[in-house]
Amino acid sequence: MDTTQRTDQQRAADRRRRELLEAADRVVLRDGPQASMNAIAAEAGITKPILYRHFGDKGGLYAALATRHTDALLASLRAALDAPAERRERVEATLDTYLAAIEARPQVYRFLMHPAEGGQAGDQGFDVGKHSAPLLRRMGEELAQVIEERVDLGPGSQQLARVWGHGIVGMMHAAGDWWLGERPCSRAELVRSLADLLWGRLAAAGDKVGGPGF
Amino acid sequence: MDTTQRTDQQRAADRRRRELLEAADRVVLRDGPQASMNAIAAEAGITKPILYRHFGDKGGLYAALATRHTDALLASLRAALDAPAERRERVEATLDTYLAAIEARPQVYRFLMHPAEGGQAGDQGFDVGKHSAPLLRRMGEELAQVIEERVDLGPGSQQLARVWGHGIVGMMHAAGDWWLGERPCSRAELVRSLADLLWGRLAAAGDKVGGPGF
DNA sequence: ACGTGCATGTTACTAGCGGTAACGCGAGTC
DNA sequence: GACTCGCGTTACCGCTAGTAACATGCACGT
Repeated sequence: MDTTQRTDQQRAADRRRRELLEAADRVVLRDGPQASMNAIAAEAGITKPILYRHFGDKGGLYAALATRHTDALLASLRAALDAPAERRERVEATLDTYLAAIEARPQVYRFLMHPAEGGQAGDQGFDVGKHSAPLLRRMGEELAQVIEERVDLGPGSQQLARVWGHGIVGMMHAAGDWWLGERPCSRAELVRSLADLLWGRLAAAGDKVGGPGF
Repeated sequence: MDTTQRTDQQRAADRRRRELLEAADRVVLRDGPQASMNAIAAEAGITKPILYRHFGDKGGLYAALATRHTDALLASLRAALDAPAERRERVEATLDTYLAAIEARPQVYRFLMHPAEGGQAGDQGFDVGKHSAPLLRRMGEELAQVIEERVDLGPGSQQLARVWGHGIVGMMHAAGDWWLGERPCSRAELVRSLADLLWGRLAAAGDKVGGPGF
């Protein structure tokens, strides 16, 4: 077993892995995150143990699957965030990019946000805080980094940036989730409303007549 | 079967139902949301079919369980939201109430936010948008209502209030989730940072030297 | 006193899941 | 030819949600 052959084998394995991931992708897109390992194996034209040899367990497969989509989405978000424009324009572009992505492929979105379903074995450790979708955490951290790098927040800026990063991402996520379910307005309107919120319109607005105001 | 007896039976059934819910509560608090129906039945000192007679299926039991906690949390949030104080103080009080609740009982929190785990049968309908925790939706709607009632937002205020309601709740949720996992700062600091974000400090901050700024 | 409902409870089962052990098989190596 | 080794299979385990069928006790009408 010289080096070239080992490389060949590894390449073949990698290609196989990619094929399996694509098959899993199709099934997850069709059946949702509850897609069974049997179904995925059948779609790939093989049987379960092969999946387990490649990915360890269901979590491993789903993690590999999620990493793909997460990377792709994060890349486009970074692009929107780094575009040469004013701050507000960038915020709106980033919001719109995210919302367009979840609008275009809601099944992928649902999978990314709730990948940890099923699983009746183990999980007894059950650390609070680890259950949230990794995508949200990654987006929050990335946004925090961008804020910390570019916005002058004075002392304690790093911590503030992280709070804001996760907070803004959560705002975007929750509003997007709600919007996707009810479609109460156009995407552009949603983007504007959220940007207005971030721009302090809540603080600037006056009380309504008759009460002390929220 | 006259009316009084029917009432008696119903009362007995209701008491039983409450007992079962309390047993389920104990198990969920101990084992997390993956608690099996068998475990819950054992904790209640009975067997599975009784649970199914009372709650239909696992989702029914979990919904009943969630409604209890959700109602309790919503009540305290409403109290904070309706306190006689300035708007910013109220926002901070509400944020703090929520964060204190999830800090005090993280298991309950985790259950409320991710009640839809397990479950390998059915669920094929799989409507996007319904998967989010009902608690988040309810909080979003309630907050939207309060905003719409009390803040003067001009035309289109209803829609704007709903977007903001869900957005702010999502911000609070995501930041809280992250904070609970990493504990990077005190609760009071987190509350202040989030309130600052809502008060437009992002828009007001200047760019950092050397770049166009986020 | 005697059946008749009815609610409550049980045991025993199905179907499907994630995951694994044990084996078959073909290709390259000595 | 024997030997290893990676790919693939069948057949299984233990678990789950959910259900059918049977047993029991209590209040009723006659």
